[in-house]
Amino acid sequence: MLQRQPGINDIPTQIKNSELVTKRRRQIADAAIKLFIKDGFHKTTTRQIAKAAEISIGSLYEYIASKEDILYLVCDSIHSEVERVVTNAMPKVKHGRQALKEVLEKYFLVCHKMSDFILLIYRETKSLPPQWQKRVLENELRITGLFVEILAKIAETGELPGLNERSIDLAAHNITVLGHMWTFRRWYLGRHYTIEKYIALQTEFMLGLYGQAQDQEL
Amino acid sequence: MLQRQPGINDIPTQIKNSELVTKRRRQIADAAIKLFIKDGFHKTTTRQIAKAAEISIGSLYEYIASKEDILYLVCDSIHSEVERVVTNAMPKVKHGRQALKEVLEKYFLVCHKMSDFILLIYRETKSLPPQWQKRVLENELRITGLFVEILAKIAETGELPGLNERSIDLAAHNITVLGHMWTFRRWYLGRHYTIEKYIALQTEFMLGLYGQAQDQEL
DNA sequence: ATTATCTATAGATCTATAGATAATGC
DNA sequence: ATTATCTATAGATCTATAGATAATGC
Repeated sequence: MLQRQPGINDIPTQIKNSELVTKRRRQIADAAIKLFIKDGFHKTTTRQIAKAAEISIGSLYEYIASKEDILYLVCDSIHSEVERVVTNAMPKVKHGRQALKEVLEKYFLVCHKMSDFILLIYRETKSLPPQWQKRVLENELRITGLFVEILAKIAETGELPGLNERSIDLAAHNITVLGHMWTFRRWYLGRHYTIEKYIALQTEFMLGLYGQAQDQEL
Repeated sequence: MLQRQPGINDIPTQIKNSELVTKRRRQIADAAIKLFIKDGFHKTTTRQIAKAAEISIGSLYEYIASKEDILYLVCDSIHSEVERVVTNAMPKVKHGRQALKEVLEKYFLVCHKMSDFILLIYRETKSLPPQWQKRVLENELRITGLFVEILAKIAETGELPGLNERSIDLAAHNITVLGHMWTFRRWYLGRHYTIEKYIALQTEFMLGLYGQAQDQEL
């Protein structure tokens, strides 16, 4: 499995006190994230960010070297949060179909809660410098990797015999993206389904229940 | 079904000759689309667009009122193209599972060919003025609507008994988005699957073939 | 003395338009 | 005369930094 690289310390700074660097960068990222969600990366100015972070524009540039660095701080912060929440949501012991149902529910609820953040990543990744784009994609892959692990365990039990190595990988991507779908089609889906109903229906699809007796709680 | 509004004539202009307006706007959109794909909307300047469209910056502003108008021309042009291709790809007479397989194949191939355009819509829709964002979403919905129609026909034959009105709608969204997934995860999927293999596996998932005898051509 | 922070602004854009010029049609 | 096109630039940004000031620690 891919190792997570802590991104917050990749950016050079003149400031000696490293705790202060971490603290200020968090301030900056927290301020920027709200502004980027509202107005997008390019329409947000560094001055707005400095103001929202309650530091001067001069200080801001002691902690980052360019505006793009701020976007990287933001993307990294979002991924840490998503990964933390998804990892915590993973079922500990259960196996088989029931485990998959549980994972889907938890993950989709995470997507539901973090809609704005996920959308931001989709919109603004391309604005990052190439080497950091790559980092963002690695983060995406690591989250999908969590689903690969779970599906592999389920495959062991033989409850979903259609799953082989190739299809597990793709199924994991499908899960990831169908979670994201709730965020970027929410303007429509949110008017027609509750998140609970959405989860129920997508679980049905993922388990391939067409034409079979449906679980009573669906 | 939603009616398509031809967007190219929504933007006011001082130019009297309407054929010329159509022609120049196509020039502008064609030039802008390449630049937006490469550098994004905000990093592309109106001067670059004018130059690539082979008109002066002054003339450019005779055909549009703001830079955002250009983005709308671009989004509208992309949607027209996607819809044209998808509509043409719809199977004419076939019913049942075979029809679904065919639709999926054709649609996914369209996504494959139009990757860059689809990605651009995802990235830049938010940069449009609100009333045009709405238009873009309507266009998205109309494409999904094509799948709803086809799934409804298949449901009539009773070959996929799990499909009721609610799940047809969501299944159509899933198809749409799993096509898009090929475009925005291509950096990974493209290294592990051919588009043909991707289509085969996704078709398997959509038809809920897990654990059933698999079609020989898959 | 050293480190962190601030103000003020250089320098480099970029959009949009005014006003001049060229092309077209009667 | 009318319509389309062009050049030149006003006006409004915005990022990033230089150099001054304040805070901290010995």
